[in-house]
Order: sequence, then C-alpha cells, then structure tokens
Amino acid sequence: MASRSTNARVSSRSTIGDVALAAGVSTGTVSRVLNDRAGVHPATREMVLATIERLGYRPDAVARTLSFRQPTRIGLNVGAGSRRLTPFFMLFLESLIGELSSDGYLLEEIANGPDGLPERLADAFVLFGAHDDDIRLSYLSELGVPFVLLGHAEGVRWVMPDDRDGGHQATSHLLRLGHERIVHLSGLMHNQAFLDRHEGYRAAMRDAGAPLAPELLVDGDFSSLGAYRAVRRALAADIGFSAVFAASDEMAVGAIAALQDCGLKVPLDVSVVGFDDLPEIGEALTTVRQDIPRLATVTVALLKEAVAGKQPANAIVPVQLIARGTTARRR
Amino acid sequence: MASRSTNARVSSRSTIGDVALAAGVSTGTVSRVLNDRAGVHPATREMVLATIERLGYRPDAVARTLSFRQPTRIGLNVGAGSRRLTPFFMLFLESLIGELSSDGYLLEEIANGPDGLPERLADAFVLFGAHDDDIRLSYLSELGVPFVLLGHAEGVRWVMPDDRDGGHQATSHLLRLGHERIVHLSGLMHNQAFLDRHEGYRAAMRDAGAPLAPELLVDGDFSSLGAYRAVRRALAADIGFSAVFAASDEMAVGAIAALQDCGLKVPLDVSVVGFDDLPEIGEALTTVRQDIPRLATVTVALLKEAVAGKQPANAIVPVQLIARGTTARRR
DNA sequence: ACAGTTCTCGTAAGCGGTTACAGTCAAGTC
DNA sequence: GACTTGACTGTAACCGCTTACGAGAACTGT
Repeated sequence: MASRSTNARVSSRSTIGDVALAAGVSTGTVSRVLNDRAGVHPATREMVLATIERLGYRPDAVARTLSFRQPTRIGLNVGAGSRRLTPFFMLFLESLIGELSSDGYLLEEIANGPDGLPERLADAFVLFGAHDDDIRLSYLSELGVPFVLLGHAEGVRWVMPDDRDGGHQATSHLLRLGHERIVHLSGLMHNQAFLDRHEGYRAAMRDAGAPLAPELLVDGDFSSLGAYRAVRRALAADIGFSAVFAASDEMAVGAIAALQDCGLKVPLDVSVVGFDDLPEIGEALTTVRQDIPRLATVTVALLKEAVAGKQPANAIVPVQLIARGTTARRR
Repeated sequence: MASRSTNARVSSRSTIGDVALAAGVSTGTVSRVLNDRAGVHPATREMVLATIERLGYRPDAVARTLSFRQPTRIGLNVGAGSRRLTPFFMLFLESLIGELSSDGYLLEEIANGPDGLPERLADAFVLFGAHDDDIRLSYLSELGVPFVLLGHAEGVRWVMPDDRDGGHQATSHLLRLGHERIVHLSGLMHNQAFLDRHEGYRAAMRDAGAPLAPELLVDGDFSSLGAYRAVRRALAADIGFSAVFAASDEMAVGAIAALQDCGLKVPLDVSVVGFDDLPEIGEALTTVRQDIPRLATVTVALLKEAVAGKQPANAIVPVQLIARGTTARRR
C-alpha cells in the first residue's frame, strides 16, 4: 500500500494548529504547554497533552528555531587532526545531539575551511581538538561568536574530563595492588588529554615512591596496533614490569593481545588498565570511565551561558576507575 | 572590545531585508536572484549580487527550509554495529553534509532508539549499515518516509561503491604483477561490502587460474591489530604467499607492519594493496580508491528522487585502483 | 499613437512555531 | 453589589525566506 503511493504525501506531520483545533484551544496555549510556560490551567494543560499524545504531534525543530529570538543554531567544528579520537568522539557527539535537540537547539556540522577556520558561521560553536594557539579560538573571539571548547585553552570557555585525576586513579589502583614497575602506554605528547593522563601517572608514582624509569614510558602511538608492537618490544627488551596503564582503551586492547601472544596471562602475570570505558571494547577491561553524558550536559550548560553573554567559566568533569577483570594483586 | 560586550548582540547577521533595503529593491527580488529564478533584469541581478557580496550576506538555512514547501529535513541514521566503519564513514559524512547544505537541505543526526528504530522522524532519511532484514527498512517503508540506503538491500533505494569490482581490480593488479599466491585479508563476513570485495577477489583468482586455497583467506578482524597478528600467524605457519589484498586500508597497515617486523620488505618481498584510500593512511599505499564525493552526490540525487516520489532506483559508484609504492612485480 | 504582449518587480500571504498584549471571567474585597 | 485582582486564554505580529499574484514599464506591431 504505502509503497505504491508515488504522489508524495510524505510525512505530513500534524502542526501546532492541528493540535489546537483538536483540543479546542488556541495555538498560543498549545505552545505554552509545550514549553512549560506558566499561566495554563492544569486541566487545560492535561487535555492538551492528551491531544498531543493522541495525534502523535512532535514540534518542528526548524520552525521553533526560527521563532526563538535567541540564537540557537550551534555549529560543531572538529579540528584537523582529531580523527584519531573517533570512538570517544562519536559517543560524545551522540550525547551532545540528544542534549541539544531536547532543548530545541539545532546542531549543524560545520567543516573546516582550507584555512583551518570553520567555513560557515553558526550562532554558537562547540569546538574539538583545539590547541592553545588555535586560529579558530582567536577568530571566533574576534567575531564575538560564543563557543565552548572540548579540551583546554587559556581565556576561553572550556570543558574537559579530569584526565590528570584519571591517570592518577589508574596508577594508584595498580600501586595499591602491589605493582611498582608500571608501564605507561601513551602516544606522542601533542594532545593535552594524554599529557594530563601522563601527568597523573607521574604524580601517583612519585607519591608512592615508585620508580619513574624512562623505559617505563612506552609509545603506543594511540592505536591498538602501535600498543601491541610497543609492548612486544618492551617484553623483548625485558625491561621488567608487572602492570600497564594504557592511556586509551584501544591501546589497552593492543597491550593485552601482545601479552597473551607472548604467553603471559592477564591479569595473573600482568595487570592492565585502560582509559575511556568504550562500550565496544568488552566488559572485562579495568578502565577509567569517562562520564560522557555529563560531559555533554555540561557542554550545553556552558554553551547557554556563552550565548547569554555570561563571563567565561570552565568545567572539569570527574572520571572514575572501574575495576574489572584485567587487574589483580601482584604475585 | 568584543569580549566585554555582555549584552548579546551576537552574530546579528544581515537578513534578506537588509540586502533589499541596501539594494533598493524588494525582498522578493533578492530572493529571486538568490535562487536563480527567472524574471529579474540582468542589471538588477548584478546589482543585487554586488550588494550581497558587499554586505557579506548569507541566507539563513533554517528560514529557507521552513519556507520551502518541499520536505527538506533529512535524517541521518546509523545502524548499531557500524561504528567500525568510522574512518570511511566520517569522510562520507563530510561530503554528504557539503552536498546537502549547498542545496538548502538540512542534515540532522538521528540516533537509534532502544528498539533499533530512529527515535525521531525526518522528512527523508539516509541510512547506514543496514542488512537485508533491517527493521528500519520496513519501518520507514510502512510509514512512507522516503530514504536512501548506503549499502544494499532488496526493494529499496540504495547506493553503494562497486566493492566487487574493487576486489577484482586489486587482485587483478597483483596477478598482472606475476603474483599467484595472494592472501585475502578480511573480517568475519557479516558485512556486505566485505563480502563483495571477497567475491571480487575470488572471481579474479578464478579467472586467472590462480589457487583459491583456503589458507589464503585470512581473518584480519577489520582492524590493523587483527591484520598484524593474522599476517604474523600466516608467516609463522609458512603458508607461502607473495602478495596481500587487504579489504581495508587499516588492515593493509597492519599487514605491512607485520611483514616488516618479520624482516620482509614491502614491496620487494611481498606486495600489499588496501581498500578505501583513506587520506590519513599515508601516500605510499597501493589501494582501491573510493570516490566519496561522488558517493555523496549520488546519494543526494537519489534522495531527491525519493522525496519526489519517483520509482526506486539504485546506483553503483565505481572505484579505482591507485597503484603506488606497496606493490611490485614478483621476484 | 494605441492596444496587446512580455518583462520586471513589489506586495502580501504563508511555512510552524513563539510571545507581547489585551481581553474574559470567576473569585476576592470592602 | 460594584470594583479589584489575578489566572487563563485568544489574537496577532513576528522570525527570515519563498512565491503566487497583480501592477506598471517596456516592447511589439500596425
């Protein structure tokens, strides 16, 4: 039936007018209950809600956006080099979209122009993968376009997970289990988040009087393959370690594979902890969980402040170690 | 200056009215030149265009969308399991966004509900990662919501790259170079694209009378790490091969690393060809290039047809082997 | 010079919402 | 009982843009 209807009467959704008509009230009233505005009789509100439910009405985000006087089109702009962060990034994006659209905001993806700047302007921006002297930061500031940075930079609004504390928690956990020679698996240190995780590791090691030997700092190239090769190399070089703190879940996966391929049992022989708590990694990995929904919520909150013209403020979202099956007391 | 202006006069872009005023014409006329409608004097058109340029005016996509009678909000819905495709996926997305927004369409990302169905409806959909009996397909068909599938399924509108031919091209290239025992590195065969690439490999091998030995089919788990381990295992098992056709660039990277770690030179000892031609992989890999911009263009074209209620049509976008530095004549 | 065409362009009514404003009506006050 | 008051709700303008409609200007041919 539906498949042969070629004359496009596609998705003619009901409008606010239909609801008003069906409920016997005005569009203004419907709009008021939709937006939880005061000044609607409880009984009327109830009735309108029932009608909305009955008609399966969903407000049109586009029309709503146009009506709102506040700027509500927020642009999403991803830095050039940050495609490596994708698993985490995609998850964050999902949360962000949910958060924004339930507030009537519209998220538009805005690509980078050839000059590194966003190629189109929105009313506000969420920026990813920016470093301190990123042109985008100064550009948007000049223009007075409000934005929030996922990450960290001077003098702008930013939100970031507590990477340093995460590194500290992960390392402390291993230390508490009796490990002393703990490998830190990371990548080239261009990324602030990974620098912070590293810093947390150092602090925890220092506090516990554990060795901060340079051979324990292993370059895993941010990838599972890089981590795998690095760990095998470390094993071959016999640097001696009983635990690994990988700065990402992917690297943890590589590390575990390498250990197993070399005949070592995880966590019997070597403990491994990751970072991010990506759902697709599997349920067994001890890791540091990022509170992605919270990250999104906070981002949106700061965004609203930015749009409202409030003073810049920042937020650090806590992370939490989840102890699972890849860590054990040192034998 | 800009940073202290707390009273939000942010991004008060000029409107069509401003342009009309400045140009001394009506908004209707401005709109007409904007949309290349007939019936405006060449001189006037010129003048309006100049004014637009001078004012830096950009039409508001939201307002435009609202005005258009045609449904133009297209939803983007990603299947549950397809996060593994991300590098390719992200690139495609970029092209798609460009293509759509230059046409005044609005792309909104729509997450999967808990039941696997899109949790919100748009006027039309682009679907990813669907298999033949995907609920989303029947669901949207029932509702009469037009959609285009990136991939392949019966009785719906779809567009896909010519994976089979790509597999054939890659394998033929290696065969022409004198290779006979060619490993095919892929993943578990749940994904149609990878099945097709495999099929192309088989066909080319068969046509050339080359051996289709089962040990040449190696499971690389779709990942660089998986490929690395698989190739090392194959090497250790001494199955004998002089070339590898990896069904993705990432697996090719893993394969190359494994070969090098085992003391083999690429392409001197073993040739490797990948698939996708991802820009971040590096410039040296012989690979099968996906024409991503074209894929996006075609997707949008089919989408328009779908919205217009035309009969379902499909498209297969050609791929092309790019011979670079990782393949050489067999010694 | 004049009626009939053809161009060009301004006017105004939407698109689907929001909201300032004003109006209605029952309850409260004295 | 007349007057306030305050809670509800309807009306209409507006967000920025498109487009059907109609009016005037410019051409055409005779």
